[in-house]
Amino acid sequence: MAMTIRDVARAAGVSTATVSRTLAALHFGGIYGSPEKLRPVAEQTRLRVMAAAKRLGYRINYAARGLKTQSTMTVAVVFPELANDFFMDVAEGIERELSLRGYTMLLASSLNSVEEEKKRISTLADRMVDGMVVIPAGSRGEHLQALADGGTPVVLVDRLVEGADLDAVTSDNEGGTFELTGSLLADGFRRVAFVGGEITLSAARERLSGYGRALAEAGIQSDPSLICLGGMEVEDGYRRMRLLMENENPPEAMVAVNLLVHLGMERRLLDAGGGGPRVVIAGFDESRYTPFLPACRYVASQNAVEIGRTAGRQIVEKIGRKKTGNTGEQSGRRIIRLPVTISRLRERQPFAWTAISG
Amino acid sequence: MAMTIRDVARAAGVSTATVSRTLAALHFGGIYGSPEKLRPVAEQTRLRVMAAAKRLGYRINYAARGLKTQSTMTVAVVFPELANDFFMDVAEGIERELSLRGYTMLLASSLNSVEEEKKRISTLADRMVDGMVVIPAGSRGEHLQALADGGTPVVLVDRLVEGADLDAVTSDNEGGTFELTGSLLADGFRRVAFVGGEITLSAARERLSGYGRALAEAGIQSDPSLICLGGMEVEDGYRRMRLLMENENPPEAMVAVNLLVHLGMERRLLDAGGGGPRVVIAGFDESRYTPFLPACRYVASQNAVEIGRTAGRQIVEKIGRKKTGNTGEQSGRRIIRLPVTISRLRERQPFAWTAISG
DNA sequence: AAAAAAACTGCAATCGATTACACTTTTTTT
DNA sequence: AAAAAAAGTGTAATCGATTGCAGTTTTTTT
Repeated sequence: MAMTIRDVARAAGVSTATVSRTLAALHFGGIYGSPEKLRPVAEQTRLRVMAAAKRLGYRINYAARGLKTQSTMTVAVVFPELANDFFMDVAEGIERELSLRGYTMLLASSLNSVEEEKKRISTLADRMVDGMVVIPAGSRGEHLQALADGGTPVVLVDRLVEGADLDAVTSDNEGGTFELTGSLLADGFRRVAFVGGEITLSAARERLSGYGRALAEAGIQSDPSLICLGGMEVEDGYRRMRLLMENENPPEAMVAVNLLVHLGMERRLLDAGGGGPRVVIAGFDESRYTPFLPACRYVASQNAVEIGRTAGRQIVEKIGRKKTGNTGEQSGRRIIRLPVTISRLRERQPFAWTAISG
Repeated sequence: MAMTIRDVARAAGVSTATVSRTLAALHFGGIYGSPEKLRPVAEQTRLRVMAAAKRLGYRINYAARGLKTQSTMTVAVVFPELANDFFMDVAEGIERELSLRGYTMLLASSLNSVEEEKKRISTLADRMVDGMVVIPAGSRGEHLQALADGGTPVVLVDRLVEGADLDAVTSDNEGGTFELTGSLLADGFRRVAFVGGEITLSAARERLSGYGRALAEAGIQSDPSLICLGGMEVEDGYRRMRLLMENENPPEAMVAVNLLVHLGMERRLLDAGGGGPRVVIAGFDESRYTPFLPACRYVASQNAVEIGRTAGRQIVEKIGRKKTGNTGEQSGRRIIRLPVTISRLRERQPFAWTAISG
């Protein structure tokens, strides 16, 4: 049924070794590893083999190749969830970079559970993936470190973890939130709250820290009742917002730790109707829907696609280094932080035309 | 380094054949194919082998297994894009169903390009995936049919294509839009537009058709100037909305073909400020942000996760049928249409508290 | 109690590539 | 022009599992 290298060899009148050598250049794309051990092939033979392969519709069998080479040209990506704009932009970036280099992406969801994450990672490791890109579900990473120690190249994205000393690509969370908070302060707001944040996650911690620094540098004493930690989900934002607005001395402005919390906060305002006090929100992360969030004045945008691309490049590079056994180049751990950009949303009009009664 | 079946065999004092047989039950999860050819293993031996495997930390090598069995326990999923809520919910559903059955999901993006789709599919086919789930990028599916004819089980999702006769899982687009439009009509609107829709895509065609039927059954003559086809993206909705509102006799209500177009339409209203005429939108698909879209009154929700799960089950079933050579059960083509649910958003308040000046 | 069936187990071929090693021919260097 | 190096090709071992076939033992059936 399917053509094998042997069929091609027969058709071209050469040995399988020659076919393999001819085609190797193709598979490596001439880019990676194209190992010096690769013996040259005469141009004439090369053409003959190519022609035969084409004529027979030969397609390489990656299982066989992988078995022999211990490499699958596959990178596994494990994210806490799939239905998440930020994560998917990252995935899109990774995929682009990988497929450019002949790699295929295997995507799995850890369902926000460290246990699932462990399971998925172990299943994927059995699949002999060449490397893994992980957004950790939890705050500890011993299992990830073990994976890396076992020889699998690993790159973390977005979140750093305790108990692991791994390369990572993330955003300048601290600096971004510093600026974000600073923008509110520059607008004259003094009582600024920080909402949301699973403090076990590094990204949340860093953002909180940026918020704190902004207040400090502005000489504002931080009010503990305005720091509402806990949770990274819509519901958490919703709940925190309700509590905050019940505060006898509510904040004038708020920093949302991420898009979901931000959404929950806006949602609470929406449900509360126009009755509550006015409030302005500056949120980390933006989306296509941000312009519709009424209280939103500033957003800090991570370049998710770029984060993905960087992670993609990183993992491919690490894999390459492992293959060639060249450990020299990389000195220590590398954490790449990409800048975030702050933008101010244009002023809003009250939506007169929304007040349509059924 | 890595333990092989041979190491386990030696440690347990049996042959590799026995180890393989012992472990096969595990890998099949006792669920699939657990072929009758599988010779039984004495309980005592089984325990000895299991113990040895555990002790040595044996992990199966899928490349080797795949080479021999021509199966990889992997399903490829090819979507037009990743950063799309609907698609990712579908992916989430597929993944859940697959991993439940021991399969792993390979996810690739076709970047909304049929050419890319072909490339990706061919790369993935080389990876010897056991089956594929595809949301086609275009309206023609000869290459998909070829894939299926070549022996790869294929299930389509969301969109049907011309030139291919493949199983599919999608929503009741016609019926859903019929109801959606009907809700607007029931509210007394008479001039109802239909906005967006790449008419080459089956989903768009079906939705348009449901819209048409609703008007017809209400005895309303459809006005061609109110049918604004073309495009499925945010920009398309934006542009259409602008044109529509310039209409000398603008519609009172509109049906949006999908979430992106809907978003574009709302965005246009937002940009136009409160000046324009009042309008109500009923949109296909909803998201967490829907409550923030000011003009939105009704939404038709597809159960994306359920579509995914169904597709996941379908593809696994097809793969199983192929493995066991049992073609009997499945008679013809199967197209599963899941119902959509219509909901009315609660009334909106004008967002007084948004009118905060800097 | 003999015959037949089922339960166990192992040997060795096999899946489809890659590549070390050996060998011949050509090119380059001295 | 001899020696050394590089180019070009083939043979066969190998990666790590699965499984047909065959052989031995135990259980069931008659």
